[in-house]
Amino acid sequence: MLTTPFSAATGTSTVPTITGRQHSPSPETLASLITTSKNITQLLQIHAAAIRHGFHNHPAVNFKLQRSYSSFGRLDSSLALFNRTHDPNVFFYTSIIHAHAADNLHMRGIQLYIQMISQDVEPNEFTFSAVLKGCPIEPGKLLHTHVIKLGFDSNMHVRTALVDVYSRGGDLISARQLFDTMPERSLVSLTSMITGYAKHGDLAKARTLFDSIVDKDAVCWSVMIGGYAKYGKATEAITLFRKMLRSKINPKEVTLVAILSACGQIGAIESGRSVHSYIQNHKIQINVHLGSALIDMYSKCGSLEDAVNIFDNLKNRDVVTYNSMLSGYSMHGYHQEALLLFHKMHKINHIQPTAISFIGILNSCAHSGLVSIGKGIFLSMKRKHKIEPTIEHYGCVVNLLGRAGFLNHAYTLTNTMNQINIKPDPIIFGTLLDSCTLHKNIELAEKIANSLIDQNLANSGTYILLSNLYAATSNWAGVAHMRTLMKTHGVEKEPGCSSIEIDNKVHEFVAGDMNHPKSAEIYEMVAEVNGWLVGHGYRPQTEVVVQDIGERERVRSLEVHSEKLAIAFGLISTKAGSSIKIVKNLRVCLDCHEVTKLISKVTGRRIVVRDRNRFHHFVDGVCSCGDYW
DNA sequence: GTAGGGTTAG
Repeated sequence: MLTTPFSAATGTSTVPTITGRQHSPSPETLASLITTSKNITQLLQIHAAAIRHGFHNHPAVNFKLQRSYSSFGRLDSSLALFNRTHDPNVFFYTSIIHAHAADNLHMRGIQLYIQMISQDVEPNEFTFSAVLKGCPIEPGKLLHTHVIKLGFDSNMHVRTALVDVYSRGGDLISARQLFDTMPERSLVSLTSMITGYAKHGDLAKARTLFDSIVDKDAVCWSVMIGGYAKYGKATEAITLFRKMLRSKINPKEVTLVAILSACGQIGAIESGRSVHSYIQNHKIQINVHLGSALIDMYSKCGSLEDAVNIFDNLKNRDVVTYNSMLSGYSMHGYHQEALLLFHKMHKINHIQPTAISFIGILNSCAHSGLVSIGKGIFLSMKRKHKIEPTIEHYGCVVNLLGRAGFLNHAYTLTNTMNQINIKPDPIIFGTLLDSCTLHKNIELAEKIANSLIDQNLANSGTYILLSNLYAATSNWAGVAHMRTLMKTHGVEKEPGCSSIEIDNKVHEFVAGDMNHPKSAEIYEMVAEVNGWLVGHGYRPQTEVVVQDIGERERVRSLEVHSEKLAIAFGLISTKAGSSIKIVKNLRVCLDCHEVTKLISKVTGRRIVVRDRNRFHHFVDGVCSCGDYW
């Protein structure tokens, strides 16, 4: 049953203003009016006129209508027109297949292709370009045999589409072979190949090809920058972005989204802010994508105020925007705000939370010890929102329970998961081990760690956590045993690394680092800080040191933790009274946490530390995490 | 009359 406007032929609708009522238009006039129509309303009027004047079966009119509906995003209308076309030819088929591909409905596109050949309509090179666009690799391989059989494989567009199919599908060897044997390379085919490498993490190969291009356009710059951003190469992404601007190529929205994500990863707020200024100076509309990216960047760079400001000023917000804001609140320990926003989002604004929304809100509960609220939300996922919890959600709840000291309950949950076929992984057990360390529960920790080691599932974190736990309880034999195990299993500890951004440049420090040009001044500052600490009766938290060394060395090893060096550098490089922002790759240790509290009190500075899990805002000797992290 | 390259959140 066709609906309006297809059923309008018998109706008595008013005459469309655009076509006039006095004379009967020719099909050619209608066709050209369709081509120049500006919006869906105009198109509907012309369509109604075509029906009234009996041209709705005219091939050219029909074809143009079908294409225009597609281009206005009305695939349903386009398909309805296609379906009432008798014996559609290759143009009709190609066009409708393309419309489906453009809407990410690749399997429907392939079905139409199959329908086409079963009705003996011969596909041409245009058809293959359309049906291969964005097509998954398996059906793509099948289509490839058709391409060869019909002799279209040297066509530039078809070949590029094939390179793209194999490239995105991860078969980079085949993609490269098709690419290398192309009769002629184009910027588009090069970009397709680069995309393949960039998407699958081979950034070196991507970069080599990228550098070989003389005239790069915005798309290939975006692909390369996006690849770096995706694989955590934030510094490379930012450097390349600056190069892009110097090359006078205007970044597209996707480029800006990628670069904001890179800034967020390393907490480069000055770079992030300059991207924000770029957006404002170039009068680029902050839509949901850019809005979400800005919220995410500001949150991760420690400025929740800016994130909230962006959020409040957005005209449109989608679920991604809400999720970004939710995780921003969660990261910064604003659990009441997170709960309120979560409530507002689905109760007032009728935006259905997604699996990611629940990760944000459950993390928020975990960070603030809201055990019963968290449990309630977790249960509501399935019952109320019909969202099946994944391993990540279980991870949040294990963390929630474990941190709050309900270790056995958390452990039981990992067994429950097993029963419903969600196999707990080393990450979840790592979370639980972490909680065991916090509550010094050696018995459970050993049970978990040993079972992980036995199953060959242990990662560096497993050994380190157990080692930390032994150290915390002065069990040096245990620490030594862990170190031996790590050596025999070839596991290395990820070195702690802290960074600080000064004047648009990110400075990185590892423990005991002497590589910085200002090392001498940094260590002088460290000594000065130690002086303050002594004056305030501070006692070093040596229990966090994992080596069995003398007390003096233990104190010394704490003094050169990477975050202390970064803070010292911040103190000597910024104006008195200004805030200091540090980004750390691991969780902040107990000693650094205590020391930072004292530094904030003595200097009157606000110190913001982003660790692996969350933000700590140190103001006047108090941390926003309430010492619960 | 029909064609090829880039998306964001945990």
